[in-house]
Amino acid sequence: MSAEASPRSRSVDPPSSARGRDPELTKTRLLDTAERLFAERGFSGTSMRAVTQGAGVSVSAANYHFGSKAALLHATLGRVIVPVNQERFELLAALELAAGDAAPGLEAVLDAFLRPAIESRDDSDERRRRYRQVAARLYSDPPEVVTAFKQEHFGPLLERFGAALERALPDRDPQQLDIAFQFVVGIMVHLIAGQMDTSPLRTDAPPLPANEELLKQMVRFSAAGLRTVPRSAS
Amino acid sequence: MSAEASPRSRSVDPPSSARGRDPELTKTRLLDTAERLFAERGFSGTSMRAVTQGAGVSVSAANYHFGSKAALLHATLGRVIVPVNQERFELLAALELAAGDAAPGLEAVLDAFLRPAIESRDDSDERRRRYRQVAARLYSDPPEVVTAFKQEHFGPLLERFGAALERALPDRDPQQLDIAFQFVVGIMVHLIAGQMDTSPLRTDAPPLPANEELLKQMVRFSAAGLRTVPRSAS
DNA sequence: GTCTATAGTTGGATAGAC
DNA sequence: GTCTATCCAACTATAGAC
Repeated sequence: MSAEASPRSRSVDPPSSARGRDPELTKTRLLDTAERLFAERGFSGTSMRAVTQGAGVSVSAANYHFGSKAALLHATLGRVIVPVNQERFELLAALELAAGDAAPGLEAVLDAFLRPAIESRDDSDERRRRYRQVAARLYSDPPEVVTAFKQEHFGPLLERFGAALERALPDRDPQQLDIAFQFVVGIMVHLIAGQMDTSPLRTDAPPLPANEELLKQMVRFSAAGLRTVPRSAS
Repeated sequence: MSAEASPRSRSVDPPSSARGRDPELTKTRLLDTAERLFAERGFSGTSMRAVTQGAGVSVSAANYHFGSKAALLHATLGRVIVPVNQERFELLAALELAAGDAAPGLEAVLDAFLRPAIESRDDSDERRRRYRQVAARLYSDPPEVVTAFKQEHFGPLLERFGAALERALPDRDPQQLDIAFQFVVGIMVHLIAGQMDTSPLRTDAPPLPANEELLKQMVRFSAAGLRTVPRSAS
């Protein structure tokens, strides 16, 4: 019999099967790759094979850890989206605490809503860069798992900030204010989506300014628009 | 008694095999179905089988007429998008003609840009309803055939309207005006996309107002935002 | 011009060895 | 916990009959 029987011959670290028995590392690598591919190609355009190949694991490993493609996507969305929305809630709560009995001002509320989505700390915090890519898909990808996640996580957020805007502009017509808030959401989503890939809509588009300046322009634009909402008829 | 004997009994449009030798009808049915499915599920989420099955023709017939899935999509996009953008160009040209040597006003330019995308003549003109669904996909679907179409058809449009806005607000900083115009595009896209399906982002979202009222609010909001752009430094 | 039939790939998911 | 191997369904596209 040949002497090759010893399993010790695989003692080196092979490039594609090294993550021997570390489940957390495998999960993280799968989420990282799924995040990137899903952001680039959408849910239907991303195959399990592409994800697992990019992560250097087998398809079976992915299904063992997450159960299905939809579940892997759901976990991916949660890891990216939840902390950013959490930060929005926290910023708004801090504003309200600081304002005491008064209501936080319009610009401050808009800043709390937009900043966590736009800011990226000049790439030192990679999480925010990913947020922009994934969130752009979240707003537009048709599959049911995506739309369900969107309603679950953005419904409460928009209700909370919509209420804060009504307190910041208490004499305005609430229904029209609500529609105007949807305009603000559209501004945010489009900016996020536009930065996603390298194909801007206009061929002569100038480069976007740094985050803080862009945020300032968005808040200024949105605040002026919201203030055009007429007073309540009642 | 079997009613199937006489072929003449099928004077109406038979469900699955009647379009004997009418190529135009076949093409139209394919485009209609592709339009609907592509709007609902995106490009990657829509298979040729689903399209041809919905149209009641064979996969081969579709490939005979269009050559490939990407080509069918390109034709679908063109049929829906081109006439609407054409109308935007025409409305702007009419404005400039009426203004003579002066520049058309800000609100008028915004109206010419937004109206063809929003207006649907209360469903009497079904083409515009379809436009909103397909355009929402156009702005967000990743596949290359979609992004290429977007750049080809929206690049010139945005350059044209961007220039008109700069003439309407001639003393403003052009770069910041350009960014603010992107905010307006975001408002338009988000409204279009939000009306697409029956799952609004907020569970308590009020129904959107009629088109003319919605258009009025969009123009008012956008105009106020654009006017916040500061004057040129130079 | 449209069909049936099928080639050739690729998809998500699972069984069973280790 | 991870792999290889495999199942089977669905995919795009084409060949050839009519």
